[in-house]
Amino acid sequence: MLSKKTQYALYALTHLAKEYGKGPVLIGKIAEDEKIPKKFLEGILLELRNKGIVSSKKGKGGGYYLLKRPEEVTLVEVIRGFDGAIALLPCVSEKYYEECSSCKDEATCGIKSIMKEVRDKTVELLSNNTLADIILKENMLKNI
Amino acid sequence: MLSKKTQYALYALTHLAKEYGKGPVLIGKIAEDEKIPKKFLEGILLELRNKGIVSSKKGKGGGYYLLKRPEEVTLVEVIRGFDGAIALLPCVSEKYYEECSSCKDEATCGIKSIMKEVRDKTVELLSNNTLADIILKENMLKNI
DNA sequence: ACAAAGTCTACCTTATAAGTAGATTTTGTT
DNA sequence: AACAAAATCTACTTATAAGGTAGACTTTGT
Repeated sequence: MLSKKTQYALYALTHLAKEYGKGPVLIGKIAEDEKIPKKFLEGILLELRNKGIVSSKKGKGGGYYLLKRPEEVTLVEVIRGFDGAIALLPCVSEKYYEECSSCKDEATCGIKSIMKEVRDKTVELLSNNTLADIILKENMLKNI
Repeated sequence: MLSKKTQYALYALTHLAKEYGKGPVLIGKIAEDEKIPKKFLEGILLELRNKGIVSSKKGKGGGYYLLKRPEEVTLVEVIRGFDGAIALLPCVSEKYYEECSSCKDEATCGIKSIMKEVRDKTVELLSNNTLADIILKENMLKNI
């Protein structure tokens, strides 16, 4: 399971993607619409800002806005940024690899080989989908 | 990521699968071979016993052994039994479904539709693989 | 000057992961 | 019957992270 933080980040980013190019959106507006605790969301947006995905404007008329284009933000980067590895086992992770503590030979480990298939498929799906795809799917589902 | 508990459970079960039909295996033997803290493993094996996957024999000559056949134990049931849901979001889980707290309409939620693809693929892979498959893959990888 | 925004620092509470210690019960062997 | 080898049970411990809150501070448009 993704942490609440990651889930909220995905909903907040989708919200901002829908308002892309329309100027800053208030934290309070996002929090209310997406039902995210406001103070918690503040911290999440700050993290997204540090990662260079969103930017903000202070003072009256301020708020948050997407810095990258919606087509450029993949789900995998958001999830990795908050929760870390996608893989189910450390010995199978691309970005957070750790040597297997239990098995004698990673090259012939059967568990590893299955978990690697799972990771590859998951990464594939999460890399091929961006914020733009989320909106696209939403529109497709609505118009039919 | 799977919890250590689940990881250890998978390694312990694979060990027992390799000894299937050869009588009880000592906790200490499994712990040593698979590098699992013995006391921790005790608790894991007890849980696996409550789930009806393994059984045990007390006293001299005792130990643990697989109750089901290796072909009957899927990875998905082990993982679900210890860590719970496979899905990345509660609203996409088969066995641990929870209504989405944020989205207005789950039927048209774009995030949900992508996460459902991920879950379906993961469940497919983890259901189609059993302890017997782990051993099979291991042998394949070794013999070539 | 003022109010509306985001920003920063510092908390809090609860649950879970991961592991340990030691007494108890069962059972095969002598 | 005695003994020792096993699993079993109860009860801790310790550390970390999740999830969230409070309030003072800074920036900026009007």
